[in-house]
Amino acid sequence: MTKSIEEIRDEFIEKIGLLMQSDGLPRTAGRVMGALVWEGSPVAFCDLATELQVSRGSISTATRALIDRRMIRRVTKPGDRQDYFQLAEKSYETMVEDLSLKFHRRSEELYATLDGVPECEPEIRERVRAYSETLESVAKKIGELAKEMV
Amino acid sequence: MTKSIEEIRDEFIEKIGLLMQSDGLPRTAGRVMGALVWEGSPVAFCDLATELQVSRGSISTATRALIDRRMIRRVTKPGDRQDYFQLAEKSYETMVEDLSLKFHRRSEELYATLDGVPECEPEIRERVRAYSETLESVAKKIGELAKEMV
DNA sequence: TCGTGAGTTCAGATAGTACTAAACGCACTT
DNA sequence: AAGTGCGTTTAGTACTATCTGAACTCACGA
Repeated sequence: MTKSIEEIRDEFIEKIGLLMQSDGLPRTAGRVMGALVWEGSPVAFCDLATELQVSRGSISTATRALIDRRMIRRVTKPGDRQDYFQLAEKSYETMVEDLSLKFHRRSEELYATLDGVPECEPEIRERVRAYSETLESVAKKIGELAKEMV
Repeated sequence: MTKSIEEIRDEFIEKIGLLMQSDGLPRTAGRVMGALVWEGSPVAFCDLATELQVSRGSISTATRALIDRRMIRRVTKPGDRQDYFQLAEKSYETMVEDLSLKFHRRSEELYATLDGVPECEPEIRERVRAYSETLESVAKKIGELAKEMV
């Protein structure tokens, strides 16, 4: 017995859910993302709730989080009062850009610590600096990739 | 009133704690890491507990997690029954390598989904493939960095 | 061989996050 | 205006992961 297409889809959705959860988003947001990657075309708000078996409130929260991150778009259809959602164009590029930015911000945050470390502690300064620099290098590398993807 | 060196240190430790927490480690593990980056030299097990104000059980769990990730090392001193911990050599390189591996594994996991998606759904296949490929590209870029750091 | 001091383990307490369901506000139709 | 159908907000709940503290194991020295 091979798996049905629905089973494959659900597994995929769960995988994306877990993947994005480990990136700090609510799992439901990840599952919404998964569903939209799978479908490709716009999916209605209420269909998301029924298919993913979560409340409308959760869908509202999840879609807002994904829109904030520019991963998905809200679209409307003339004569239809429902909201629809679909993958944003360039959503993968956005994902990579955001990742780069995340490391950049972490680097900056640590770098700021250096201001408070006195000159007479050069070894501490060096270790903090190296940490910050490692993060910045990661940010730069991922940033390169983002540019290549355009 | 400028901040004392202890205040700066504690802020740094908290920052690393939050940073590593967002990478999926317990916050205490991150704080231990922060303390060891700051100190540089080996720090005694019990000193970690008192300085970070957490139980010995937490220190035990946190240090094990960090040792598993090759971020720190356990060291001993002759005639001293306590365990000491210090930053692993190449801990930053290890951090970058692990990051690369993390994306690689995610990519593989998604790629495996493709086996179940029938040929008659080329658009779904393409979207899933593109997602997996994006993750693999990130893994490769970070992997490059890891090699450059050696 | 018993006592001490070290780290580990585990059961229970705690905190933080995300979910549900219901109330709500808004826009469109009648 | 009133009714309907939509998404949003929020109060309460449930879950999960981490922390604590006590019991435990082990190695060493008296």
